[in-house]
Amino acid sequence: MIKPELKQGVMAVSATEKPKKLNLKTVASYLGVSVATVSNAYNRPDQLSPELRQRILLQCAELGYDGPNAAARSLRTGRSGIVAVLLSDTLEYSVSDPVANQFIKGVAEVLQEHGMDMLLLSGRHNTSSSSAEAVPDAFILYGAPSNPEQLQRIIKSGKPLITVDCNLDTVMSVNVDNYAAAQRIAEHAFKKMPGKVAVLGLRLIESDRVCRIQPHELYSTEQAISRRRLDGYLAAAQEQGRELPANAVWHIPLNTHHFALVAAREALTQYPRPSVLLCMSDRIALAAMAVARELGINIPDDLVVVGFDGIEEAERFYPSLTTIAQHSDEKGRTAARILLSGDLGTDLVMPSELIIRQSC
DNA sequence: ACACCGTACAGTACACGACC
DNA sequence: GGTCGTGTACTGTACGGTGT
Repeated sequence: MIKPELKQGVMAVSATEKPKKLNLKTVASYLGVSVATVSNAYNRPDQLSPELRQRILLQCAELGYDGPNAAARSLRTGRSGIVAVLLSDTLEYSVSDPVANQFIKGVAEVLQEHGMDMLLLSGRHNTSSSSAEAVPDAFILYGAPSNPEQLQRIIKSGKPLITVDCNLDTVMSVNVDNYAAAQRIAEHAFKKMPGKVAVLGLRLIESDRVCRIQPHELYSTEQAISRRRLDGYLAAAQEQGRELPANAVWHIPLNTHHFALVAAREALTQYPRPSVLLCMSDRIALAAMAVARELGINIPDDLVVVGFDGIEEAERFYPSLTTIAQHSDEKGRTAARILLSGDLGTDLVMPSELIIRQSC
């Protein structure tokens, strides 16, 4: 048999004949064995003799064949080795958010241990369906679903799904107790400082601009984590006999420095000025402390500030931030482990920790 | 023009046959 | 009877052929 000329993964059998694409079938035909034998040589070495396997692998390498095609394999097996993290925000926002970042890192660690890959999907697409949804073997929904149709399609697909920082009736969730944690840090702040209270809240209402919430929006049955944090603040205020009216609660649409600055400037230029600032994220709290510095407000003598999340920057900032550490990386690891184990049972509440530093 | 059907695609999994 | 290797059903989608 005359060896065909090899050119970048194709076999040119003769000058006039169309080059054959290198795949399992053409390689098997060239080597004089069946497609199954070549497949077995790569994937099930116990199914053939070591001598034959070695010969096949050697000749495949000479031909420039790198082994079975991944797309075809996933077509046949119905598995891709990919877990998707479905983000409630845009990809750009999520990869720049330190909390989401920590969470993704935690998920990635576990997937790597299992030889799996991760796909980041944004729930902010308005497409009716996405081919990317068909690829993953399992899904982690991170945050409140922003595209209910997409979520329904995923649930309907029957693939394993777990939610984090979000509760759905029929899907297992991994959360921290946002209500208790918020109540605890608010109690701590109230004990440290008397006077007026303000809340810099995150995504409390459906609005894409910074604003204060209306009195009728103060109490809600909504299950979003920000609402539970607000409920925790309100419970602490009631317990400690502190006033927390709707006009002292700011809504910030996105957890960015820019939006937080706008809200913090509004809150800290009120008269009378608040002396307790409860922030629903560390990023918001850090922006608020920067505004306080601009305005010559001393922390913690004139104003106490608390955050939520426990990002690294909160520790490095001066004054360092009192916050709730919710260990997002561990949350990511836990969610990924549960998902891969297939043991999707009852909701899991993970511990959070009050970290007292200089700001309160 | 449209609907419908059959086949090819690439690889896996399993049942089964050949051979020592 | 055990080992080794083969034949074939199967997967979802695209595409070509056929019939209406």
